[in-house]
Amino acid sequence: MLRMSTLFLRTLRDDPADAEVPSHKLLVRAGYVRRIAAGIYSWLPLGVITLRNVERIIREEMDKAGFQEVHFPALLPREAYEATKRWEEYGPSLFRLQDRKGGDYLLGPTHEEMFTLMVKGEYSSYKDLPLTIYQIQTKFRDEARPRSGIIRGREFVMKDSYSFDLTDEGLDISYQKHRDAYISTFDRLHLKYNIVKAVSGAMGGSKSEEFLAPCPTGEDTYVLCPKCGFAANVEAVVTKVTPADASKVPAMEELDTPNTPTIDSLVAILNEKFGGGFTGAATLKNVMLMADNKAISVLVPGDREVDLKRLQAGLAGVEELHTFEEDDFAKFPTLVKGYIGPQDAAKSGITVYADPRVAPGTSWVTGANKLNRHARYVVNGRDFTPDAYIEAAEIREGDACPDCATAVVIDRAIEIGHIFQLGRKYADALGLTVLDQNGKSQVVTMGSYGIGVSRAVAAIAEQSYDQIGLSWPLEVAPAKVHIVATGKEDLPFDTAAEIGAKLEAAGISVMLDDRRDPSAGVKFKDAELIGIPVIIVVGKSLADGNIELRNRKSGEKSEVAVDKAVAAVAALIASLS
RNA sequence: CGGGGCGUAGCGUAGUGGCUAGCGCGCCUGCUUUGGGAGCAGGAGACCGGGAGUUCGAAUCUCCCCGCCCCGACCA
Repeated sequence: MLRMSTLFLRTLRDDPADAEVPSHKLLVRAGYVRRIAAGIYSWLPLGVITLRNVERIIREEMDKAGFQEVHFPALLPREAYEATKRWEEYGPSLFRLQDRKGGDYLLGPTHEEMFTLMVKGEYSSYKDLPLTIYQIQTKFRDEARPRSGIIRGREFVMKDSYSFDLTDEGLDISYQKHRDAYISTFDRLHLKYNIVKAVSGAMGGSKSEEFLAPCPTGEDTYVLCPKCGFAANVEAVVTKVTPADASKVPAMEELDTPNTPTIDSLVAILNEKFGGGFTGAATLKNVMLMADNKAISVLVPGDREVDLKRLQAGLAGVEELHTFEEDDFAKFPTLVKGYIGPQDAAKSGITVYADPRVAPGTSWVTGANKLNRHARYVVNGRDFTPDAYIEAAEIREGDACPDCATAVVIDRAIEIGHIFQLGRKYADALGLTVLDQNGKSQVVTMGSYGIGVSRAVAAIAEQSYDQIGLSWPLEVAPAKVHIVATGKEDLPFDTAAEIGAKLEAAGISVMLDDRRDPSAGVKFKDAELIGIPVIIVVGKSLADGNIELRNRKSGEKSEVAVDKAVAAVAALIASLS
C-alpha cells in the first residue's frame, strides 16, 4: 500500500514553465517525472510504478506470443557497429565515448547488430528457426531536437524485438504474429491507435507498418480513408497517376507576366488577362532543391507545397535535402528565379522529377525561363518530359484515397509502435547464416519490431487526461484505488487504513492519503491530478456508516456502506477493465 | 544547424543603472481551522545561468560562453 504520508512525492500547483504538451505538464505536476536535461528525465516513485506497469503488460503479451526475453548492455563496443557501417552512418545522433584505454564505445541507439550477432553465436541450423527474441532496454539517441517532454527524449525505454526466419514466407508469419501481439498489447494499454502503412526509412527492408496513437500533439501525420479503411503515414501515401488527353490542347504560348515571381501574383495576372477562372492548381511549380549537393528540380501543382519528408523517402540514398538558397541559385545563373519552367531542363542537365499529380498529358501554366515571362498550354509529354515521377506534393485533407478515391481525413498521432520486415540486410552484413535441409548455407531473414515504452506512458497520458489532471487506465495506474481520509478524528483514518488493507488482501492495489495536515480540498485536488481510476473518500459520510466511491474518469459518485466497500470497489473495477 | 523566445529560492514569477532583490505556492515553528488547493503570527531558503567588461555603483548595459523551450531541418 502506498501511503501518501511517507510517499516520496511533491505535487505542483503550477504548470512547469518548460513544458508545453499536456502529458509533460501533468506528469511533472503530479510528481511522476522531473526533467534533468533536454530530453532526459528522472522517474519518481509514481512514475516508476506506472512505467513498470506498462512494461509488465508488454512483457506479458510478448511472452504469451512465444517471444523470449533477452537483455543487452546499453554500453556497446564500436566493433559491432563497424560491420554495418553504422558507427559512421548513424552520424551525430550516436552517443560515442571512450574507455580509459582510448577504445571507442557507444550507447546503443538500437540493437539490430547485437541481436543478429547473438543469434549467429548460438544458432547454425534451419531447425532452430523461426526464433523471435526481445528486450526492454534504455536507448540513447542524441536527437537534434528533443521535444514534447518524454514523447521524444534522448534517453528512453524501448521494447525491441527481432524475428529470424529461413524463408520469406516464414518472415511473413513472424511479422503477422508480432502484429497480433502488438494489437493485444495496445488494447490492454487502452491506447486508441491506427495501424498505418509506413516507409521503412534508413533501416531498409520492405513491408512496414506503424501503430499511431491519434493525438493533437503527435509528430506524425497520417491519412485515413473513412470508406475503405486505407491508412498510411503521409510519407507512405502513393498518389494515383491519371494520364490526361492533351490532343486538343493548343500549342504552347508565351505570356508577358511582369512582376509575378510567386504563384499568387501569377494567378492574379492570369485572371486579369483571361477573365478569371485560374487558381494555383492550374499552375506548375518548379521547385529547385539540393540533394546531397546535386541540383534537382521537382514539379508540383502550384497550389501545393513540396513535402520534403515525402520527397526524401522516395529519393533512395539521399541524406541531405534542402530547397535552393540564394547561393545555390548563384551556382546556376541560367535559372530565372520565379520564372523557372521544365521546358528546357534537359539542356541544363538538371534531373527533373514530377509529382504524379503532374501526369502525362496534363497542361499547365509555368515559367518560361525568362524574367517576367510565363507560358501556358505547357503539356507534359509534349513540351517537357520529366526524368522520373516521385511523391513530392504535400498530402491534404480531402485528397482522393489511393485505393477507393474517397476524400481522405488527415490526423496527427504519436508513433507508439513500428513493425517491419528487415529482410537480409543485417544478416548479410554480419554473416548470419544457417544450414538448410540440403546442408547449404542460407542467409537468415529478419523482422524488427519496436514499442516506445516510456513514450507509451506519455501517449496514454495524452489520450486520457482531462481538465483536472491525469486519468489512467486501470492496468497502467500506479494503484487501482486512491483512498482519501479526511477530518481531524482518528476514525476516518483508521477506517480508511482498514479498507485499504482489505482491498490489498483482495489483490487490489491501493494508495492511501493518510496525511493529517492538508485540508480535504488539497487531498481531493491531488487525487484528481494523480489520476488513479477509483477514488474512495472516507470522511463526512462516515456518520451514516458510509464511504464515498468515485469514478475518476466519469466523475460519478456514490455512497456505499463501509462493510460493502470492498465489494463495491471490486464491482466498479470490473466495470472499468 | 537556421529562425524565435527565455534563464531571478524547490516551483511559478516581479523587478530597464541607485537602500538589505519583492511576491505567491511549497517548506519549518506556534495557535486557530479541517469536504474542494484554509487563516493569523513568526521563520529558513537566492554567489539573480557562468565568465569578462563598462561604471562611483550592474539582476538591470556590452561582449563571449553555457543551458532550457517553441517552429523548421534532423529523427528504426
